[in-house]
Formats: sequence, C-alpha cells, structure tokens
Amino acid sequence: MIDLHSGVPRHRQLADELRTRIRAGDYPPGALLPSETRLSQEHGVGRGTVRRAVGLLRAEGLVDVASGRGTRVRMPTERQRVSVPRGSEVLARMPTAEERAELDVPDGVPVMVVSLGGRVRGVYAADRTLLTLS
Amino acid sequence: MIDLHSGVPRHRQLADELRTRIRAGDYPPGALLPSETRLSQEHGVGRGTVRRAVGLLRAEGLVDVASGRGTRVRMPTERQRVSVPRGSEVLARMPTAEERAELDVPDGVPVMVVSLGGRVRGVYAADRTLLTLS
DNA sequence: TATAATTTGTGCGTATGTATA
DNA sequence: TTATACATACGCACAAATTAT
Repeated sequence: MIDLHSGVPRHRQLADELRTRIRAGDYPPGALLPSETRLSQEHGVGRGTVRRAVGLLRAEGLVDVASGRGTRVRMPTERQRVSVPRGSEVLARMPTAEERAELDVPDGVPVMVVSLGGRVRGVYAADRTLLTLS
Repeated sequence: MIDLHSGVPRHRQLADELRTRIRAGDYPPGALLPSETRLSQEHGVGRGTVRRAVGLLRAEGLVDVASGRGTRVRMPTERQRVSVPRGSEVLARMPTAEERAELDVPDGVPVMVVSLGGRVRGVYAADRTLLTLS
C-alpha cells in the first residue's frame, strides 16, 4: 500500500511493491503485469508515476515493456559460457547506444568487455553470457 | 539542433547531442552541464524532455546528477585490479537496491559477480573494478 | 545567521501519437 | 474497425537540496 506521507517517493514505493511481488512469484517470469492504467487506478497514483516505477524495474533488467502489448517479467536467459584465457582483463559497463543496437542489448543489461594485452578481445551482452576463466 | 519532424524522439535527440559534446570535450570530465531550465530554453523543449534526456545519460553512467547542485560529467574512476582464480565464473548485471546501498554503486553502474564452484565469492561495483585472471 | 535565488525532485493533468490485440 | 496499451511531450505547481547574498 502506498503511503503518501512516508517521505518515500510514490514511484519508488510502487516499484518496491512490484519488485517484491515479482520475487515472491505473484508475477512469475513471463507473466504480464497489470496495465499502466490499471496500476494507476488501483494504487491511486497518476499514470506518469506508474511509468516512472516501471521504468526503474526496466533499468534493473527485471521487466520488458512493449508498446501496445504490456509489461512482462523477463524470463531468465540461457547464458552461453565463454571461455577466457589467462591474463585476460574483464570489466563491465553499460553499453553505448551503438553497442546496444549492434549486439541487441535489452534495457537494463550491461556489457562485459574482455581484453588481453590492452586489446579488446570481445564485448558480450551480460544477460546472455557467463565468462569462465580457464 | 532538434528536429521536430525527424521521427526520433526529442529527448533522444537531445541525449545524442549532449553525449556527442561530452565525447568531443565540450563538457570534459568534472564539468557542469547547463541547468535543466537552460537546456529547456536553448533547445526549445519542455523541462520534462530535458530530464528524460539527462536520465538516459545517467543510466549509461555518463553523468552524475545531484539535487540542487546540477549535472556533472562523471570522472573516470580508478579501477582496482582484482585477481580472480582459475575456474571462476563471472557475470554482470545491474545491482539490486540492496546492493546499490551496500556497495555504494552510482547510477548506471553494473556489478560483477564472481563465483567458484557455484558459490558467490565476490560482488564488485563495475566502475571501480578490473578483474584480472591469474 | 538568515534570506533569497538556483537547481533538481516529485507529481499531477492533459493531449496526441503509435503499436498491438 | 474498435478498443486497449504504451510512448512522447507539454505545462503547472510545489518540495527539497544547495549555493549565493
């Protein structure tokens, strides 16, 4: 329930509640969340506030939002194992706009960059990749 | 310059322009961007549109926004080298709210999770960490 | 110390467009 | 075609944090 006088912003309260329900299994992977209009009515907040809340979950990589279709809990993706040689260096960051298009990286998903000897050897969408250091 | 009829959303056009100027050095690391009100006036868009544009750069980990102070281009952080043993598995994702508080992870910064034998050995803020395979 | 100005944060309502069912 | 659902964008008002006076 949203408390208007708790000091915690309403969009954050709503995001917290949705996140909790997702984790609890009320909205399992693949499930459709209520529409923005419904959430707006049921929680007594404006639709803009709902969109901010959903935007947070999106930035966390927790849900997928599609125009006209609705918001779904993201399915756990199959991670491809990528073997990385000794001496490699690994960092992670959010992708550039170019990388997002190039690698088809969804919202809220970082990339992992593998380098060796100062040269970049690979850039991987982090939701589809598990690096194994062999 | 923002084109109202290009089909590209205005907040995205503005984000692209700001990103380009940051990369070009017009706004070097540590520099303060114009205030939201100024950007709004200079580009002829509403403040909400400016906030969405800046929000994108924020989610990319490119800028730091502080209430009352303004928006600054993020300084490149010193990366601490963390040696990781053979056989480890590495993945990256956006942090949970708890991890963000715990590890003090800024906006737009992922975490790297190192596991060995199915057990999590470490969670690192990706902007301060460079994994090296030993 | 107190006040004002500046800047970001939150939230609402409204309108219109686009995508999907 | 119609209804539903998300996307973009504007304006307004007020709150909170910070800085300047």
